[in-house]
Amino acid sequence: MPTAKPTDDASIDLKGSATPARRTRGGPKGLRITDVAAQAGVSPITVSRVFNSPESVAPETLERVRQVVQKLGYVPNRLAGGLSSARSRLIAAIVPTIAHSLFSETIQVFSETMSRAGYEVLLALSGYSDTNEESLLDTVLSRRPEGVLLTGVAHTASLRERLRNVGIPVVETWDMTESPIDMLVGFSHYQIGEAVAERFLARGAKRPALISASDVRALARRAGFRDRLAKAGMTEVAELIVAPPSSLATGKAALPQLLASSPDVDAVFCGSDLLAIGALGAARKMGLDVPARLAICGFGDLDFAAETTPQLTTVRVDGTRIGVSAARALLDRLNGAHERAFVDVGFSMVERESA
Amino acid sequence: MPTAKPTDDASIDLKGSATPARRTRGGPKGLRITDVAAQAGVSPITVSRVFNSPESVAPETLERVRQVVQKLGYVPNRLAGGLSSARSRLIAAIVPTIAHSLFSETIQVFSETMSRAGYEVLLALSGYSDTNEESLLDTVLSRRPEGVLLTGVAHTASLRERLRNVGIPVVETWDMTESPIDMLVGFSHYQIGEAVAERFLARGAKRPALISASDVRALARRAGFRDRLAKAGMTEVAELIVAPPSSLATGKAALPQLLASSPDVDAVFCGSDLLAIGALGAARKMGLDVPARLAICGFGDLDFAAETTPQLTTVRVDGTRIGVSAARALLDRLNGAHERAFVDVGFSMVERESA
DNA sequence: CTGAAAGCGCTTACAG
DNA sequence: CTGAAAGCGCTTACAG
Repeated sequence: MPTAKPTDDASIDLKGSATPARRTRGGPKGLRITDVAAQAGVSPITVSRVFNSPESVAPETLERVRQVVQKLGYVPNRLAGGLSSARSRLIAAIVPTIAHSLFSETIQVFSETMSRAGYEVLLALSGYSDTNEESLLDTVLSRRPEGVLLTGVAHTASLRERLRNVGIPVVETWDMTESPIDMLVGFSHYQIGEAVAERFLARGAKRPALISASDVRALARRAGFRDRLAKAGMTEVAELIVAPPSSLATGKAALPQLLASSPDVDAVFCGSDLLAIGALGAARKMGLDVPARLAICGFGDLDFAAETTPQLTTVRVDGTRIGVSAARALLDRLNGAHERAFVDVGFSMVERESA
Repeated sequence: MPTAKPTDDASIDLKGSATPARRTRGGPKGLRITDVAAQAGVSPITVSRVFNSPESVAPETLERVRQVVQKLGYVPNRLAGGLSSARSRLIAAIVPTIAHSLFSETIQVFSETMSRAGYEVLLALSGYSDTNEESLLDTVLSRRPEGVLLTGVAHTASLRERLRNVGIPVVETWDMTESPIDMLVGFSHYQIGEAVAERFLARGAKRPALISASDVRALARRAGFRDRLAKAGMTEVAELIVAPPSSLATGKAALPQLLASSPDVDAVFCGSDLLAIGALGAARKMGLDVPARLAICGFGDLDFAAETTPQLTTVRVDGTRIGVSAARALLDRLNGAHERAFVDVGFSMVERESA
């Protein structure tokens, strides 16, 4: 609980501001470009140029203005700059969650890349609901971002249309579709489901099953998984669908439940590595040999999994590459390119068991 | 690699904008508050009130304006609103990294809490360098955030001073100090180091050692660890300092190296769970019984660790609580409270071995 | 290489 | 409950 702490509350603010603040509202807060201009003996326009196109300013002027900026500690107001120039230098990233998630890698490198290019990232967490995403969009658009990163390709028609009308570059990520809103950097969850089913079949699994979260992308993996199994004549696939976000505990609870109703299951595709690790823990407790008696496949290839749970098979996707490619795609367009990136980063199966 | 994709590039933008756009620059982009006002037959001020103080607008007027807003798809421009009101509704969060990191939890809940209160989070990733953090501050302050979340308490004097002068609430997190810039929600890394040392001593360790990243907070844990051991007469503590961010691979490589020069080490305090898990993997390969022959203690209590590596001891810190408390502290102040939160969320040792 | 004027799209007091 | 006027702090063409 917060504890009161006595400290002086005075905040000095415009040491050096010669011109008296004569605004009707707000206190004497912050330096303005005119303060710098006055001190440096130039016009505000020149100060603006020092920040936005230094190459167009005479070296001595540049130096002099910079000195003043430094001395005064002036930081330009980008709310004003953005309004005036119609360039916010802001990129919005809408992601379900960054906690315990592969998305955090994507956002990390996306943000790094963007910031190197002079943009900042407004982070918007949508959770796993569509409606939430759409109301978030308003909030986000109110900042007039110059580009938007979206997670997934399942968006309401209205969101898609509005985003198109705004006319800024958009990248959808972490999924695949033939008709993206604008650009896309992702991979096919359906194909992953198929690949896992195939692997299970190749191992001779007789009763493959599924434990999955109910989010759109997990359900796409499920569809691929089931369709591929159906092709092999397995139309009845035991499954347990859990609410996102998936966790260790969920996986741990799910496996016994699944096996209770379908005792002969010999391979389980888990919607995420966390679910898979949870399931593995449960399997151990039940004395089931993994993968001999029960094969378990995860999704995500969390980096610790290789070290700690070599019994698991998993699907690796490159969240880092998605972040970098998405950033590049956006930046290219912001720099005037006309191509629309459409990138399938693919995936790979990671099998560590020597069994 | 991006692939060109043909799509029509036309972006319709102001369906419904009756007034002709007569600005000197920029295209006919976006709806303005005046467009809504005109359609609704009210003044722009009233439209503004519909968004910012709906309770002060007559119910019928409110309804009518909202209809128009809905119909036109109007989204207020917060760059303009922020400039005019001097309220950006933006909170900056400066964090070293969100990938593979406990900070991602903190940011997740921080962002959720803030957004529920009507604020958005500008994410700034500083990496692990001080200079970087200071130049980031300029970038961040240029957006005129109403509050700032900082990671750690080790900031340059100039950053501290500037932040104080800005006069907005600041929370430092994930560390402890007697003299925060403003508010603080964290815990003592030094105390954690002491606690781990104590645990090792209680277990009868004769040769405790350390594998740690070289970031400030890890070094504080190291100091506590060494000081406590020194009190027990152990002044020579084998250690290996690695560059952040720490990873599994680093831990895996570090342990053999440490043992090569100090073969009789029987307990290792690793700077993070990832390092610890890496070290555990190496120990297994070397045929060392953990924890009987070699105790390993991590830091962070990554949620999967309990399941996958019960041999490890670790220190649990509550990143979620930090995020929530930091958000509350900021919000309280933004709502006019005068107290400055000073919260020690503490930590706990998690020992799973039954040995 | 530098500047005066106008404007970006809102909101703030102040009236009524 | 509603509005006319002024201003927030920048940048954009346009000149020179």
